[in-house]
Amino acid sequence: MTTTVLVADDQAMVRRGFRLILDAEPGLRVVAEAADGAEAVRLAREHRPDVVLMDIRMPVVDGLRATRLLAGSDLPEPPRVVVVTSYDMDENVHAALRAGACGFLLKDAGPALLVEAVRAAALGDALISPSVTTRLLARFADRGEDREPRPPLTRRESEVARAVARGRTNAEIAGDLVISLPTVKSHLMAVQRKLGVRNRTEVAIWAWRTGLVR
Amino acid sequence: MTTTVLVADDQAMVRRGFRLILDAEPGLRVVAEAADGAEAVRLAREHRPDVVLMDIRMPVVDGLRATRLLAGSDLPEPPRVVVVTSYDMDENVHAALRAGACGFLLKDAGPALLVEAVRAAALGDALISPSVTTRLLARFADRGEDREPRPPLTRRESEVARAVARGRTNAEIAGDLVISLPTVKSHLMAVQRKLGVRNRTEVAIWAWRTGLVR
DNA sequence: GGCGGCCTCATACGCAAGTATGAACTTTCC
DNA sequence: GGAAAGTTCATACTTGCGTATGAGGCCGCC
Repeated sequence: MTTTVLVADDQAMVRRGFRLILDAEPGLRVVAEAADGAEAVRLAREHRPDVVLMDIRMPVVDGLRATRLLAGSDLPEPPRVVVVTSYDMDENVHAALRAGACGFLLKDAGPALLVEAVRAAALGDALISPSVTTRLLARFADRGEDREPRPPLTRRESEVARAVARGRTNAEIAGDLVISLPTVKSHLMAVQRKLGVRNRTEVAIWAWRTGLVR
Repeated sequence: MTTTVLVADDQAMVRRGFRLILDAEPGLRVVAEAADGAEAVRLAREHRPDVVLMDIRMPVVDGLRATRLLAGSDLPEPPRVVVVTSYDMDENVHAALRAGACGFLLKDAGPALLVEAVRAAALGDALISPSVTTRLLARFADRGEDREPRPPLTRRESEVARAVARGRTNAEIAGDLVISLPTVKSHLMAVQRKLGVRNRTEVAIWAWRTGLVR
């Protein structure tokens, strides 16, 4: 079964290049080309491609908005959008992924990656340009890196801490856990002592930072 | 200039396969093979490869620990590690990236991706298996998705909210911003009203979720 | 110029939260 | 079987927080 592709880019030469690369690949076929975002959306409705290669910089309607339109459309099977661009500015990456793209490629990526990105998209997976991934990972490391070892909270203490981090009051927590108010305070005091913090708000912050809740 | 590669996998057949694929590629050369993590670290010190293909499941020292050892080693130019595994369990991905890997590949990825991953790693970039990327993006969307439009807080209100989200008490905030305690309360009340929350802890939670602070 | 929004402050009340101390019961483990 | 740790609760006091109301000054905009 062949995967159908729509190429959206305002430069004819780029479209031509993509078509040559993809059509030479067994199982892939370019079924349409669009020169701007509006045309891309229209042709996508008409041809129902499996994958759309979408440039960001395009006249009339830019690629990001077109991506949002496709992702939020009423089509039974909206096409998978792989965003392609010359510039790897961070805002672009985030905007593209939030717009619903399942792939982000730089134009200097090379034919092999282009093909892989399309194949991945067709399967519902996502491929991101390696140079972009590096920075994505940097952000990820912020949240995931060798997390400060959580002081050993007991089961009950953790439950109380989690509840605090969800914004519950002591009285509500008592109700939730079916224990008395003084008991909640007792546990909370233990938590604060172990964490070295002074109030419930700091407990909540700590819980979010360390991933106790999300 | 050719990129040198060390292949670390406990299965000889896998090593053989990788070697065949990579050596067939111009500019890539496999310079050593290791059957466990300890050997991988030792051979990496000896051969100074540009890239290490590291399996996770290995005897003696597993791939994740070996990756940590290489990333944290005293080598002038530590090799780039691409983690390769048959299982894409989430913990593996996170652990690998935190261990310092600059790449994560599933063994079913296909030769083209393997080659691309090695080339990317040699350049300091990172390539992640598309099927894994999908889930990484899901997490990312948690933080980045069409962010609930922040109610328009005024400058002062934002400052107070930020301070609250850093765990400061009202009195401390008054000191920080050089205003009186009642003024702090006044601003905080406005914030709570605009956000529709009931206490400072919920303000802090909101601030963290929306990225007002990090 | 006057209207509205923002920043500032005061006073004051009720209640939640923080802190301290003590104590009984259960489970776990040596 | 006894020590240690965890869970539960009570009492009581202090502090900070949440809430209300009112009010004066500053700035931008119609």
